[in-house]
Amino acid sequence: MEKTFKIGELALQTGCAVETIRYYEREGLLPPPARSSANYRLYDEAHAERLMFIRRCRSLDMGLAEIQQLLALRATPDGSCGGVNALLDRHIEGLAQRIAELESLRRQLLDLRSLCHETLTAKECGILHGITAGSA
Amino acid sequence: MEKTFKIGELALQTGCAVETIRYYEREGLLPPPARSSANYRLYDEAHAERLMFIRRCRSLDMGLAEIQQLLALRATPDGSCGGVNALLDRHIEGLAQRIAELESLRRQLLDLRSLCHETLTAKECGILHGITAGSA
DNA sequence: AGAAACCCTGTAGCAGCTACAGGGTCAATA
DNA sequence: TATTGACCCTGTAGCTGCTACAGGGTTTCT
Repeated sequence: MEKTFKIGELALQTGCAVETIRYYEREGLLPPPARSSANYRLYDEAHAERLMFIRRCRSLDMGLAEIQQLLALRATPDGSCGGVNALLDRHIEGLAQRIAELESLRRQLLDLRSLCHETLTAKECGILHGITAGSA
Repeated sequence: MEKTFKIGELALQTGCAVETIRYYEREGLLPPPARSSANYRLYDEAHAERLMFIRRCRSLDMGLAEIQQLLALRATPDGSCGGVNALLDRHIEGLAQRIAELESLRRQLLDLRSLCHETLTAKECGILHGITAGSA
């Protein structure tokens, strides 16, 4: 006999909100669990493990679609893991791009900020003029 | 006589999609323009300038609420520009935090990636195991 | 028995758009 | 003149990844 537990307990175990678990089920990331006679969801260890996997992927900023792919790859243990490697590479590349973008933004904002050090009136403020002129 | 133009022309001038312009109006970032007899929106130069300001702020990744504040500050040209400076400082700080987060993620992903260099079967893949074990 | 704590479904909200559907208007061409 | 095509209008739904209800049923504790 496997031990089963209700959604609140699964939420505690995994640090995932109850409503998020139901959301993952709706989105097809978690398979629909068994139901009790009162229609309560009954989970087992396999669900808990799968949910932890999902949460770790999310903490690595992967999207739900990417996670779906990883779960699918994981579900065929004798298949090649080339897809896993490729997915991670793409994800890392995406992150690097986003970081570069944000850094460029930060530099632009620092430049803009340097246009007004004192507190003047708005009409004299170098920042407002800088945005309006727009070297960005 | 001021020259006026329709929404499509404003979109071309500013590089902003027509539906985005209507969206900004709904959100109160752009004042409702005059209308032609056929109920078409009629814009003038002031609208175009304001929209360019908004677009430049967006390109600096500011949120619409932040932009609202800047527009309000700009609208009182004799008021102090201290609020502008503070807003920019907050925004720059937020960016710096987000960059740090993403860089930490990237390092974690690179670590994970290093667990599988060859193409193995999924069940042997160090990455899948790494996610499951979860040092993140 | 009654109240608190849990569970259910379904829907709406967040940001900042984008993409329709289903209509009206206008200019130019055949 | 009729019709095509390009434009405009409103209103609504979709995207991502949840979160927060409302309005009910169930279980558990006292």
